[in-house]
Amino acid sequence: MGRAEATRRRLLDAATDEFAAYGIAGARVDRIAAAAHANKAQLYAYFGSKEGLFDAVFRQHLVGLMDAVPLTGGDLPRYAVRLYDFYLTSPTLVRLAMWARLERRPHGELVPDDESHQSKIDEIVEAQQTGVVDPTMDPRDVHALVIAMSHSWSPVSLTYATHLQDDGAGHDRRRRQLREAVRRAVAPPDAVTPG
Amino acid sequence: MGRAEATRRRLLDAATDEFAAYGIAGARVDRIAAAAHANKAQLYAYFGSKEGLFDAVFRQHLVGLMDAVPLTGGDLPRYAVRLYDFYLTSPTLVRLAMWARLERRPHGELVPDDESHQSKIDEIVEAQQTGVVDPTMDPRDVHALVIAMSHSWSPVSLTYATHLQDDGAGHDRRRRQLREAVRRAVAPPDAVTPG
DNA sequence: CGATAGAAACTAACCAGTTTGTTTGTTGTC
DNA sequence: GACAACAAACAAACTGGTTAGTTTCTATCG
Repeated sequence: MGRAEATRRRLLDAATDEFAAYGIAGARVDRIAAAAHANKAQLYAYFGSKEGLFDAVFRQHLVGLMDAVPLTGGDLPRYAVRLYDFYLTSPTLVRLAMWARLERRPHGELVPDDESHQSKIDEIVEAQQTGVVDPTMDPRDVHALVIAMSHSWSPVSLTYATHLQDDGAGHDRRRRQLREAVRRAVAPPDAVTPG
Repeated sequence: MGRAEATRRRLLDAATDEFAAYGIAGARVDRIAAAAHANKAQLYAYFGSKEGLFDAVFRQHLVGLMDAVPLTGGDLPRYAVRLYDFYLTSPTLVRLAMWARLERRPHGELVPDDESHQSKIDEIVEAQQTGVVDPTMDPRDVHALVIAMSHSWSPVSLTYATHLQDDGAGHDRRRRQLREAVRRAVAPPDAVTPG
């Protein structure tokens, strides 16, 4: 990794924290440069503008957001619980995504043309054929529902936002309830498998 | 309503739109005063500061947010669908709440000491005794889950944010799926009532 | 008359983005 | 290893516009 590349990285890292904490409007370019031990001139040479920097930051973390938690075997309950844990350890990325929603994409898909999204939809379709997921539901709707459920206690929950320092028993209880709730929510009406 | 009261109202209304659109950091005091056909001096006389104004706006709308959609008879599926429709017609309030979460209350309860929340918990407890809701679940967790599910396609969804102008059939489909998903998610393991 | 409102100018700080002149690191050549 | 040539980085000052918050003085309403 060359010198330029290293500086670019430091700027992206510092910008990630700054944007996650304050959003686009609230972020301060000088703070980012200072935290990155870099120069404002470099920042503008690399990213053009504050918004350009935000987009670069968001794009960089999209991969992490989408692929950090794989959805395999159509196992949505496990997927949801993994997301719960992911939000617990990476609140920064969740906040980043929400700032993007509020400040950049007020409606529609948050991430247009996302191919890793398509692979998740495929997994759900497969699970519908296997009989684990209600085949009468729209697979994209199933996905939206499960993601939303996994955010029940995330940093962007509108009820209670938990965090890592919270009581561990509480985390266990929520994981268990989330897992069961997801399983039941998407289960076919007839195929019922009690606890 | 006196002249003073009317000015106060106009300021609050204008501030609601401004804060919902841009958040606290992004909001502009001059725009608010202009939109309210009022004076900046009045704004500061009434609310002290930009943050003070935001808090006043949020407090005013909390009642609307909490009581616009009642939860009665422990009917959570219907509650969720009504929330879906509420977000559809009042995206402003949802965004306001999320700005508050991001910029003011990064963790814990979004609204501490909320008595209308307690009444909803009571409803859920009652529904657990009736056998409509899984009695092994924590009623507060049930509430958090249902709220989160109702946000699956809201203006703060991290997947797809729908809005009123979207295809009406899509809304119907999502309402139906949301209703069923909520019913199943919180249902007791044994008491299964297929569609 | 007294409370409320208004217009407009003002301040003092802030902030995104630019410029300048200098220094440091990297790379290829002999 | 020495050295030139170039790219990257730096500090710091600067520009021009913006912004929260204040002040003053005048007008209007009850």
